[in-house]
Amino acid sequence: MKLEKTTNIPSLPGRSYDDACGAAHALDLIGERWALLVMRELMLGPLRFGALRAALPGISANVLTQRLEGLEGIGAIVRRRLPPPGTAQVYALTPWGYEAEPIMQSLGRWGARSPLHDPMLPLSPVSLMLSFRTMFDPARAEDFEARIGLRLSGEDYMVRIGRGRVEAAREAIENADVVFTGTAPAVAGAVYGGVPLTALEADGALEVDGYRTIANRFITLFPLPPKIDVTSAAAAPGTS
Amino acid sequence: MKLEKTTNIPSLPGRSYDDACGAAHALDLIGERWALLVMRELMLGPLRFGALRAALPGISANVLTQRLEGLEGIGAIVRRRLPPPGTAQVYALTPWGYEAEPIMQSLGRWGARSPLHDPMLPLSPVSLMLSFRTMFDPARAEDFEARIGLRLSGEDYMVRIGRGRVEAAREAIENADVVFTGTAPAVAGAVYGGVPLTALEADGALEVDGYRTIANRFITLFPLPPKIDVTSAAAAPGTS
DNA sequence: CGGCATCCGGGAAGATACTG
DNA sequence: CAGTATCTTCCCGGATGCCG
Repeated sequence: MKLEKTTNIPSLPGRSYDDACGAAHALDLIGERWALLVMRELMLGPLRFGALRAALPGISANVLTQRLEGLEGIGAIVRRRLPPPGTAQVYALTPWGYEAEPIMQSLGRWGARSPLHDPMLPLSPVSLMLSFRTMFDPARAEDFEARIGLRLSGEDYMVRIGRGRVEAAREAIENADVVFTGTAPAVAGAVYGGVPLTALEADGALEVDGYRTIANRFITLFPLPPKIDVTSAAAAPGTS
Repeated sequence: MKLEKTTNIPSLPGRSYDDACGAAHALDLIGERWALLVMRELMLGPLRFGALRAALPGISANVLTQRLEGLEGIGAIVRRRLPPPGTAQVYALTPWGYEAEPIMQSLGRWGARSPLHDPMLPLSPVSLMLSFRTMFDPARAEDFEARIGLRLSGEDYMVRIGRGRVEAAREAIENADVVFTGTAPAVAGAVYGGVPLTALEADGALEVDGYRTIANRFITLFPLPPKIDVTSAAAAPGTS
């Protein structure tokens, strides 16, 4: 036999689950390795090829190219040329692509409960900002308003807290009550690792400018879900 | 060769994203092909190896074995031996495993909006039942109570609607207002495909016993999200 | 029959080097 | 800087066979 149809769908994995379940179809579309992480990095706005590579250490150029082609093929991202003369090109999520954020949030909440989760691993600035949206606890932000600026690896981000809601964006820091300058893992150490700001400052890992009390309140607003109880998982008899 | 390959971390994918992001870690755990679909099939209770194979046409025995080992290794499922003499063995989700349902729901909602989604593909009974939980619209079930029995490929399931909530379980049909007898795709045709019950009955694809009006109301309670607009261009600005 | 090991072919992922 | 080309490695999927 020659080449019988490998893909009924253009530009996508030759193998499909062949399942009408919406989740199975979503996995057909974005279940390949790196696909969802590429989308994650675009969640705060368009990025260039090189910026994606830098944010995803471990992905190789050819795989990134393939994923971008695939995501473009399904309509999750679009390729745009920037106005000025330069050959600058950026990749941007489509509106439907942005709607994938709940997928990342449910994955993040579930994955954070794993005992194997290692928060000391590298973390991209975008991941940190998205984690604020995911882990924000409105109850802890009662009667609290703040504008937090973050300068992470040279890029500027803003987190706005108010009326029990949180907003996180990549944009110029303006009228911030506090500005953190450092790396995403350093901020994560304060917010999720319980590392005191003073310790991070002493290490030179983080610079905290502005209202100290606001900074200290801010880092308490994002409680991690409790780790799973390992004893409940091994409740079965027999199997060594 | 002897058997001394015991990886320190049991049966995890050799390659990791090396990313502190919770979503990335979740993908390390259950991002392999078939893993999430295996969990999906266990969402309504434990199943045997053969039942999983039957529900996931396309998976091969060795891959299913690998996935079950992997999911057991991370604590998402447990292997249980059944009481009677037989060598019967079942695979069951742990409490943490059950918590993965929001992942499937967000994937399902997103995937259902894809223009490439083909609802005519095969569908497992469990997928159908989970889709009821995912797509249920409380507003449409206002002042509606019903007990729907489904006999799908010989297995019995119940859907209970009441007080704006839905429950779906694999259990004996009892006191049902309506009983559907047929296959999951046939029921999906009525609920999601807009196929009239009379047409399905005429085809012999579905048998509907009980209160007709309740059956006809029931199949309107699960609206699919609208397909994406292909003409919609790109999204938000933002520079790098 | 259920569960698991082994072997093999095809193809995707990963690393490196190269080009416009 | 933005990809492309090439090569290697490994996973997926199918078939077969062993053992309870």
